[in-house]
Amino acid sequence: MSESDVPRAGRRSASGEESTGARRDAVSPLTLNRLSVYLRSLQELMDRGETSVSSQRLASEFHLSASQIRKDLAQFGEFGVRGVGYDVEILASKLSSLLGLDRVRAMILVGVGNLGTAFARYPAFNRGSFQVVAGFDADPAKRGRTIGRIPIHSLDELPAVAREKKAEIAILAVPGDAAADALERVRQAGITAVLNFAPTSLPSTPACRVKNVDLRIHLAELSFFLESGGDEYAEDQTPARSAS
Amino acid sequence: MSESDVPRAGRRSASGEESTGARRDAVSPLTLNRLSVYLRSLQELMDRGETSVSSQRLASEFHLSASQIRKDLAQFGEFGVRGVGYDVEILASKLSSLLGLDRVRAMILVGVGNLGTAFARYPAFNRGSFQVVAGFDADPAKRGRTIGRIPIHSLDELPAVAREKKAEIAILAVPGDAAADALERVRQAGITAVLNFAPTSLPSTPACRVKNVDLRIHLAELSFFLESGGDEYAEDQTPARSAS
DNA sequence: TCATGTGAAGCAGTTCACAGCG
DNA sequence: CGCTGTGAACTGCTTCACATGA
Repeated sequence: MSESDVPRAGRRSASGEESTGARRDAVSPLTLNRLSVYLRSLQELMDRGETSVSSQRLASEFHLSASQIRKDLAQFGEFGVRGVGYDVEILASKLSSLLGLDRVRAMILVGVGNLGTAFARYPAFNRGSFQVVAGFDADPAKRGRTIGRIPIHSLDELPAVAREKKAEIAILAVPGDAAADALERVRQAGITAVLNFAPTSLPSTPACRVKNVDLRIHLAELSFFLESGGDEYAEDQTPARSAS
Repeated sequence: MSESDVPRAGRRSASGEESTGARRDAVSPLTLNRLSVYLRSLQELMDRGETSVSSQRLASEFHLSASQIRKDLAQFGEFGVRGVGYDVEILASKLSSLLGLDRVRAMILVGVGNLGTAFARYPAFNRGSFQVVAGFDADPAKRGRTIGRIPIHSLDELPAVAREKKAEIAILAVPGDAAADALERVRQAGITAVLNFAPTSLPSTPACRVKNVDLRIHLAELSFFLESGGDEYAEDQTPARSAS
């Protein structure tokens, strides 16, 4: 039977769930990210008072591809008007609801060190659709403090507080060796979406999606670019490595 | 000639440079990111005292694909020994030098707010190959302060300090509306690699590579996952969107 | 024999070119 | 007309399967 490498472990962990977790005609994460970009572009157009836009104009103004915009959007419905283009406001609101950004989601922050504190105060994480509702830290000295309006708790309180505040997302900003434990805790608390900034890749499961964001990878990429003198480096658009 | 959308603007901006910037057989950023992952896995094996490893074992232990590991590595030479595998230490050092991580690079930090301060103290940004050597902020009150050992300067001092400290990389952690100006300043100072954390996508050019890391995109992705109930969401591995 | 390195096959994501509709 | 929506072509990445060489 030659080699065939390895059967590429069809999603491990969680006992015996009957499928892969990705159903139907799954949306590629690349498409998903572009939808975010489109939405932001539309918001800028709205700020400028524009009411209608064609895929062409979106493309040339924001350095995107017109045909790709159309393909991406067509995947979710017919949002445009032939011969005219897209209504900026309508399309923005469609994308918003598609991405689930049309409502507020409560987030908890695990690890309130330098990076965690910065996230707690980071406008993009506390404006619009996302709201950090509580922080947790292993250091008992931090218990009872607040960052802005965000109360800091001990890790033991995580399950109770997370449930009480109906947190849906957890942001992990703990040291690498504490990441696995932190994930286990938030999972126990019923959190199903995790953004992991610890320099340790954590496994994503269908039941608890983990997005690993390793800031070092970006530096390595720039380093390679510098090393190679700018040649032999393909153009951008890159992963922030997530788990299998 | 029907439509053909738009000729996808063959790299605009900078006057008339004669080529794209990516030459020869350019390395895909996806490959590049995986090399980082391999390197980290190898480092873990070294910590454990392992001296040799096969692509199979690397794959199964770190949730990677064996054939892909081989393909990726083969692109840069023959690092393995047939019938045996790879020497952990040798391969790690090859990857290190390939990625340009075998020497220290000086970085400057533009914007010393919450996020900037966190980066200044962030171990991954100040250990090994990368070293923040100075910070800059538009707020004159911050001038003369230090974060750890890192001195904070006013923005005007950027060109002089950056050159004096031989900075190669700039990290932008400024508000969105200050990002374009910040990029212009670091570019003027001769910096050719930029990591942009501002929530504004900046254009990358062959002469000054910009990597945009928009943290909001990751949240939007998780939001979509939550919204869709976990189905119709493909598996991970995703872009942190860079410019065109 | 065992595991690498590699053409060939397969799959995914992007671009093209045009049919269809306002 | 003009611009969307979309099959078809294309490009590039991943996986397979095996020849090669220690």
